[in-house]
Amino acid sequence: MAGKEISAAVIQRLPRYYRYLTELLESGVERISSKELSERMQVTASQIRQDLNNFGGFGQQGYGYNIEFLHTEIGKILGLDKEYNMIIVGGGNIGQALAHYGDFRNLGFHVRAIFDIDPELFGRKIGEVQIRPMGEMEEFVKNNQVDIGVVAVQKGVASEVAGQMVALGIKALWNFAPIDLTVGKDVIVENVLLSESLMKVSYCLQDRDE
Amino acid sequence: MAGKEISAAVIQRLPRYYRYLTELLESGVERISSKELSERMQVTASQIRQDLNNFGGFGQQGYGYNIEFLHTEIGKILGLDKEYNMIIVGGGNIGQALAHYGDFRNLGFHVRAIFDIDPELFGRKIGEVQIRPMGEMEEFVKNNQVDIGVVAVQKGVASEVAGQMVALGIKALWNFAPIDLTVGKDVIVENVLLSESLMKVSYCLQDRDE
DNA sequence: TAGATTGTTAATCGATTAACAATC
DNA sequence: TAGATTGTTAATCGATTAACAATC
Repeated sequence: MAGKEISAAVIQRLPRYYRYLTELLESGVERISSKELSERMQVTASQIRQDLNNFGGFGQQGYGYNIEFLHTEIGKILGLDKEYNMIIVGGGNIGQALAHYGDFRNLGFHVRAIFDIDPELFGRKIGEVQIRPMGEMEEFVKNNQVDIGVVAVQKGVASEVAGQMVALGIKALWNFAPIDLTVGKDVIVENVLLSESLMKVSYCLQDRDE
Repeated sequence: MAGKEISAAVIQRLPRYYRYLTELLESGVERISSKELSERMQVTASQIRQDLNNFGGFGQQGYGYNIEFLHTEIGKILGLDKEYNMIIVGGGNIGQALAHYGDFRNLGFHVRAIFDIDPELFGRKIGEVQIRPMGEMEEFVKNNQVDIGVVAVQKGVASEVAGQMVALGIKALWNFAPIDLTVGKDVIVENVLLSESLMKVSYCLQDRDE
């Protein structure tokens, strides 16, 4: 928050750069020019250079960008050099799927607990963690550093759950409920709106027919 | 595709309007002005009017917008007046979670089958549908109208699966693998990039500390 | 050095916001 | 009618692209 504000559009693109760089790194390529990367990613070379220069000069004239270095730097910018502890509220389909999902772990995001109100689910093990009674959340959050709270409950209780997590000091929410959570502006809310994503598909499908 | 192209930014916002209108409708409100809606949604009234007027004049001077009418019209624009059949490839965590998930059904999106290569999963019932052997996909798609193919397999096989679905004539893919699928430009690809969503959270979390 | 390619400034393009005449 | 609020045009703002001097 020191200098000029980075636009949301730029931040949105960073993970994609990171993904491409990870792939290039894995395939053993050493360097890449903005032009070549732009062709692979289907964006303009200008945009890549502009985006990167928001954070510093990572390239070298006449050479391009060192992939390993740039990968590391973008990782740092995204905060992927740190580890994050998450708790999930909601042990239903989505909560369980997220707890199982391995890709996050590799990026440093760890699910430490799942909470639910359904006694049927208590004790059930999802991946490495057990589903616990909702009543234990407070104690858990007080005893553990929790960075991200995942809202994986149904719409009707999402606000309440979000409020509880924020009250316990959790500073970021990853929300899967189709609702705009109202929280203090020091709390980060990232929404995953699956229905809205599908609606974009149906919108586009319709266009074809006309 | 008749007149001027509607920008992606506008389309992106339509589902959110639809969501707010659904809530207003459920709460029994009859009409709303762009000003009042703008306050609820935290956008400008100007933007709402501009967005809507891309598709026609749905309001009335001095009155505002009739909620039931506008809800229906935006629903039509989004193609929600139709029903869509989906198949899921990948009976793992995400595939199962999506098959269970009820919200899509209410919007007209129906999961008709799940395919996987793991014989352990064959026959397992997820919600209303069974997991079937991948080999049966071709026959299924030929015998049933399939509008949307869901890619819920791991990254390594996502391209192959997508290719198979496109080859069978499926015109829209809902992709959960962290990869940019390469398909003909008459095929719609909508990506749900969970890891990238999480990275935005970690980026923002970092900003706080500085 | 000569060629390549960055970092960065300037130009363009598009999207958002403001303003207001039209009109219910 | 008078007041309210749209639809729409014009002004502003920001993001993307182009261009090029700097420099490896």
